Amino acid sequence: MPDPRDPRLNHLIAALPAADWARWAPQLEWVQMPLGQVLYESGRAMSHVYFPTSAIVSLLYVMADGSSAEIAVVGHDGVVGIALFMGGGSTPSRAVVQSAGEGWRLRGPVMLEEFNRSHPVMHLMLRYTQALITQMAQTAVCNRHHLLDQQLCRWLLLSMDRLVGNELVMTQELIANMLGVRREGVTEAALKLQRDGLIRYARGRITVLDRPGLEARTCECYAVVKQEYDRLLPARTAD
Amino acid sequence: MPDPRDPRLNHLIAALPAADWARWAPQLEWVQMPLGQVLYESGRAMSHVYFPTSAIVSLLYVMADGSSAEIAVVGHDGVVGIALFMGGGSTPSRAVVQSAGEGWRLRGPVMLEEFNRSHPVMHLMLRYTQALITQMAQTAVCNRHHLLDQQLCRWLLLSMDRLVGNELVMTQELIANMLGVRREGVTEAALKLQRDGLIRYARGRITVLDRPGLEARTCECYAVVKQEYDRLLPARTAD
DNA sequence: GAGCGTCTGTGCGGTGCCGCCCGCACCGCG
DNA sequence: CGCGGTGCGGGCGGCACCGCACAGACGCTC
Repeated sequence: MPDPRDPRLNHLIAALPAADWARWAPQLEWVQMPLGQVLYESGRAMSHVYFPTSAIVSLLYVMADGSSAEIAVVGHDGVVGIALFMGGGSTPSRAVVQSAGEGWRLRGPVMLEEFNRSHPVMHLMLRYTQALITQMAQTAVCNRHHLLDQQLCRWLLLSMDRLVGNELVMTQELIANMLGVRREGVTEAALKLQRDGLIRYARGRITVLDRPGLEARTCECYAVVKQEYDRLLPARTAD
Repeated sequence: MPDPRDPRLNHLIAALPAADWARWAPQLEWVQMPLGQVLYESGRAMSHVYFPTSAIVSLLYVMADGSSAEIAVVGHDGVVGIALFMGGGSTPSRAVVQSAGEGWRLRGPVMLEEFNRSHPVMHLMLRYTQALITQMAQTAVCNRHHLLDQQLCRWLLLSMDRLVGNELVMTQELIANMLGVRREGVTEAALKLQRDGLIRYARGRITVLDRPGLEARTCECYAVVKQEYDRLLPARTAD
């Protein structure tokens, strides 16, 4: 049985070659990530990069008028804070914990040093960044063309892929903020999914009952993103 | 007066340190980029990276049903084909020449070697990629929240920033494909802008008459992207 | 200068989402 | 046990954009 506090529950950390892992292990700091925690703020320098294990983090853009939209979502598949090694050290978006959990973090300067020191680390981070880019691009496309129903399915699937179990603690209000739509719109879409037996929910707890059903109902965007993640980040290479 | 066939009209090439530039110069191949040319296709391996000088290239996602949406736009400020050095070597999107012009290209393996060989090259490419990420994220947000009028202004401004002069050769039909909307919608939005004296157009030639007016009319997305490009890619460092 | 293809303008019904408001049910708390 | 806060359901008018159809207008070709 896996130790729930093993950093290697994060796929990127798990994919580290032994030599890099040996250097990282003592530097990694375990952190709890409660719902709503802001890991970094728009335009602010990032102090750490975060490797979630059980938490899910949303990259969110908040507009001047307060409305928001999710750019991408990061879980145990990735890392929060790519701007630290890409350059610039900040982004116009914000990183918020969307589903409470745990993770590990590395101080910014350490991450930077590791990135420049080890080619395997660099290439791993860049491949992940490429996958993240695909997710962001597909979000743009999806926002343009697809119905709220389908977008909700996509969002649920992306979230479930980053969780253990089939239950998500999340109110419709929060989902609406992520998708950048009205809360009532989410209510209506969720009702349809519940009526069709795909999900069940009550007071902020959503249970997926029929995953294939969700996949059949969503737009092509989910599959495109999933395929690209699978292609770029194959199953963990380390033991 | 600048030579119109100087590779250094591309900002990234211009920012190369002398040592890197010396290696690149003999490897760069001048190419014309006619309207509609596909530089790379969705999911296909890229043979080259392209550094536009006077051309503009759209990164476009085309859906199963044929409808499309622009992910980002690249001109003399950047490079087309980041997946070559990021990893994977392909993307689910397509790169199409949106405004005819010229540019320079490098064979994929050469780009990869340079990327791994020279830290300045690597960091330059990564900073550009970070800027591109911002543009994509903002596209997603804009698609979600803003009116077509504002999106058209944003699109015009992004294009004008990558052109010399104030004229753009582009039919409303093509703009509609980029924005992922109906042609008639673009007609209506463009009419308003023309009535207000911001632009003038006729049969596929658009002239910007009042740039500050466009900037006042667009959403915050344009400014966010522009600021981030300016921050990450300061004026050319080389002579 | 007749003809045709391309680009732009307009009208019309339909619909997905918006903003707003209210009712209700459930839960925790004093 | 009563009460307020939170999460969900529903209604209503409005509007931006859609799909479709068609007409005028310009410019190129022969």
